Amino acid sequence: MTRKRPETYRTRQGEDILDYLRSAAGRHVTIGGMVRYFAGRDGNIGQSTIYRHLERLAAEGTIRKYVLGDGKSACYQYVDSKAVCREHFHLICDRCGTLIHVDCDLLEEIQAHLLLEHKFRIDLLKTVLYGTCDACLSAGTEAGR
Amino acid sequence: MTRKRPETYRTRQGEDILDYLRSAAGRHVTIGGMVRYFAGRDGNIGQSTIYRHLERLAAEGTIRKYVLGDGKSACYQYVDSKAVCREHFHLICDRCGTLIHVDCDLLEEIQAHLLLEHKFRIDLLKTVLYGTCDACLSAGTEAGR
DNA sequence: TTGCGTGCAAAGGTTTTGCATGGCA
DNA sequence: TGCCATGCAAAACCTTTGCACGCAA
Repeated sequence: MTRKRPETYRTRQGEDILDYLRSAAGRHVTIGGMVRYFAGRDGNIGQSTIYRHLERLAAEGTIRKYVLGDGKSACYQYVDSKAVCREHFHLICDRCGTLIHVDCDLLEEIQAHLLLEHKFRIDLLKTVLYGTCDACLSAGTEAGR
Repeated sequence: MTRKRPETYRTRQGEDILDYLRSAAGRHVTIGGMVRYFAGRDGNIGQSTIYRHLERLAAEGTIRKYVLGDGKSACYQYVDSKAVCREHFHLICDRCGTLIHVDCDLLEEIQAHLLLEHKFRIDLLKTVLYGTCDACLSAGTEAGR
């Protein structure tokens, strides 16, 4: 009421991090990768700064946080069109880690079905389906571990 | 195939761990909780033993490992019927943590569809769908997100 | 007796936190 | 100038690993 107080400051580090995430849109990035990326270079960014930014951005919905099956590597991905990504499933190949967006009518059916028949409202932002992607299916026919 | 050589030994620790998991069936337990549970008491069990057992049991399919949304807590839950659990989806309510087994024809369709149309072979042992369960939906508010 | 299982502790890895300084508004 | 943001390092966690001894079969 008194005076406008900025809740967040715009900083070079924040911009750099967002730039990096945007440039990697479509791919997923790990926090460790970003720490390494920003470590040695000119505009060095400390890891705590990166952690703090990613946490904030994920909370805002600007980026999406994925936890891979093993629970070890948290991945983030820039979400350009939040609305769209709310409406489809995400697949992750547990061999190569590729993130696949699947937009498909059948999958919408699932949501409806789960809600109606099983009284469960699925959260597509959190849900990731694990399995093996096309490339890895062809490539590692016998590589199953 | 002679069944002479035992691949695993039956030990007190292994039994205790399995007992604990069975007694907690229906709820999810964290590995940290188990370490603490077995730490001080009589039949003390070292944490590496617990880790090793849970890893094995999860690989066998006797228990299921899943990671909650925040990616911090790996949870395990005893699974009674392995055969069945390979063939259906699992839902986890991100509010109360309840694990729900869903066996449904529509879901089989999905597997087939993903494989045929999207060339993705889903792994039902690893996949968990996140969302909100009936009870929490009724209980109600939109506290999530 | 054989060799897997166990326990302890150390090692590895990831994420969080404390605190003094830097920099945006 | 007021305060949030930053960086560094330490702390806090979580999980894995090495190794010698115990114990099931």
